[in-house]
Amino acid sequence: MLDQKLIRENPRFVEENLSLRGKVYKISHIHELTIKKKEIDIELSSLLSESKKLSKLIGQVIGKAQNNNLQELNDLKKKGNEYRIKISELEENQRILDKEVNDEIHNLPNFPSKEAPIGKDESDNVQIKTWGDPLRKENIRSHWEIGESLNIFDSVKSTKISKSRFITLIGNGARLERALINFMLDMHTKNGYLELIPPALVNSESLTGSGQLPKFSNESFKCSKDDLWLSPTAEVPLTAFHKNEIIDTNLLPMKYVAYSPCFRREAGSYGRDTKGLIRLHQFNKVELYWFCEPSKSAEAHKQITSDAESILKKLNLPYRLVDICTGDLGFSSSRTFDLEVWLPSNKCYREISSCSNCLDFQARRSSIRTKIDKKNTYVHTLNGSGLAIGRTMAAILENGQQKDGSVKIPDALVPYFGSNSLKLA
RNA sequence: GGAGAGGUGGCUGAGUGGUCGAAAGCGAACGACUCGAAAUCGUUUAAUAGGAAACUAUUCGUGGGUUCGAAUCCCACCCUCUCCGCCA
Repeated sequence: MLDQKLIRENPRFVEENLSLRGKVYKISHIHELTIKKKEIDIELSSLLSESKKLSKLIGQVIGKAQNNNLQELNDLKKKGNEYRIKISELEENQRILDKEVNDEIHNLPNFPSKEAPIGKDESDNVQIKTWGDPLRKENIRSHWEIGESLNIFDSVKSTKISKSRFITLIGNGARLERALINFMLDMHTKNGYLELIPPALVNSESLTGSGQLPKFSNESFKCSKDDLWLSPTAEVPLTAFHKNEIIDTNLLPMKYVAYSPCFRREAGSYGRDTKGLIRLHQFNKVELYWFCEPSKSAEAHKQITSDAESILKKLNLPYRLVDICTGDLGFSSSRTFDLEVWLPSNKCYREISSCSNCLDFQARRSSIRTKIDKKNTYVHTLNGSGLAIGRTMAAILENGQQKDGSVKIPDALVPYFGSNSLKLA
């Protein structure tokens, strides 16, 4: 969420910054609303002040109560009643305005960072570096072909259980998934992250706090009888973990790593990545998350990205690092580095981690602050996948495929998986 | 799901319509005493928003309502605890 005061006092600055996203943003309406709101706030505050004084006076008059000055009392009460009517009218106005301002402000995305490459869409993203040698040769098999031949997952049976875009992991597939989760959690906790397993169901307030609501309600599954949604990413519960808190500055930065299942409706992606592990309604993810002081978030962003990267390196998976352009940035992010893993069957790099610096955008929505120079200041939040498990498995299957149909397990994973090779059981 | 009890400042806990942002205690800070410390004594000590400040408003789980006035009365909801039921 953007700063309401900034919108009120410097609307042009806000428009200019938002427009870096490659779209025109008109905020004149919300700008007017914030000004009206401020006026009402001031008027209401002074009215309340007067009416409070009057109430005290009435209390005093009653307290004396010697010679039944009923007339005086009635006059005072009448005056009080007038105040009450005026106040309740103003409060009603304030409520309506508040809601309007809130609705509009929650629909505005974050400002892109000045450092982010300017661009319109995906095609303008900038590759920063590549790591490892992408596997390119003939007769490459896709990970779903490998998976089916090794009988480690089954999507057809999963449609019986649920519908398309769900997967059931079987035998060594399930074991590999578990190995990956444990491996990643161990790596990150060794690096100073505190491990959390958060609830998978989150309420609307939490989704609003991290930016998924109100704008993207179509992208999450909702429980019809409760104000609860299946969390699309651990970023949601992690942000909400410190919702409405003022965090002791000495505790910053706070670094969390959370394993969680993630649920996404994938509305509008019909026909894309219909096979395999790339785009599922349910997938597992290990998520990294930082709360830090504002002055340190740029540095933290580099760190969280390199922490995610370290997993790819350990697994010896070729990848590249991409600087997301202003037009392709996520709603809450001001700057994002994507890590994309090489998928030989696609002959391209596919996103496996997205590391974002949201600055104070989520912190303001969720009211997460810290005291800096005795002033309450919104913290900065950063998130990054470290990594998406399903896509990691796909990358291991494809990059590790052998002529005999087996798959080589990366050395770092062998202690977790219990074997250096994945064969037909 | 049923029955009951409860939710008040950093913590414990009093407060059932008026000068209550809230007694008391603990804790914390500062001072006195002391070579120093403990003990003791004294003073101070809620937060948030707006404001340069003075100050103003808000906050006793949340949201409504009654009233000139609500921590206190009414309604709805949320949460916690105990017992029963159900359940991994």
